[in-house]
Amino acid sequence: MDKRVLENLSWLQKRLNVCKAVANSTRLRLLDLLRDGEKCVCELLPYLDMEQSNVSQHLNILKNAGIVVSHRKGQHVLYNVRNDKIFDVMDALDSLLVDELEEASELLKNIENR
Amino acid sequence: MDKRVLENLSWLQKRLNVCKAVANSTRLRLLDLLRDGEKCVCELLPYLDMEQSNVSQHLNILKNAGIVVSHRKGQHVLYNVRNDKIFDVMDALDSLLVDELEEASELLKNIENR
DNA sequence: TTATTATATTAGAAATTATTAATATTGGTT
DNA sequence: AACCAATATTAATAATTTCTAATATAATAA
Repeated sequence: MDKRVLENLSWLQKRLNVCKAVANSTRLRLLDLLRDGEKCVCELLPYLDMEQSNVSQHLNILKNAGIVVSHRKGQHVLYNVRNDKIFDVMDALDSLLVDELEEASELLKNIENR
Repeated sequence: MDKRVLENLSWLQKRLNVCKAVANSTRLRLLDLLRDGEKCVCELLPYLDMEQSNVSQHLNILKNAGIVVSHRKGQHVLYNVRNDKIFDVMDALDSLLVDELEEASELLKNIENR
């Protein structure tokens, strides 16, 4: 294995870290909730219908992946995305999914018109 | 839970399906290999250092997620991405990772110049 | 028709990830 | 200091995903 392959492997690893961090419904939801900026854990909790400790663990996974950052403000801890480009990733994904939907409805239309 | 929440839930589910499909190093690698177009399984195998049956399973996961399509040509089966926009997702991800790298090197520079 | 190459399927074991429940920490209040 | 609210940590269990090994199928060649 030459140098370039190894470099690519570690780049792959970086991509993988983000993909894995994001491949969970709670964490996707958390990112959506952070779209309109910084929120403390107690603001996120009501949307999530799960144990606080579990949410805390999911936030930690996003943090370890470098996707979110946090800072304490009094007794609250505020979370935010580190770089808004994570939303560009989501938007690109959504654009793909919209295409799929459109293909599906196109297909349906053709069946109806037979 | 009102209608819009449910709609959003299922959209979330769609996003999640793609994210999960992509959250694996072998499958990320497969997508990279398909960047320059259609390839048969036997062309993919040499890059992957794993059992053929395992690769087949990973391809199937990508297929079920609607990310790739396949068709048979003689005794070979050719795979390709269904929609190139999956590469836009990867590119957006890479752009985020480049930012991270730049931040890191900026930080390093500041430490050196103390 | 038998053999061969390419690919897929299946079931079970191994590994990873998610959830729960209990407890710890941190900062603000009384 | 004692207490309370917000958040984090930990260990155990549960659930999901991945891999392996064996076998199946499909197309072609002999």
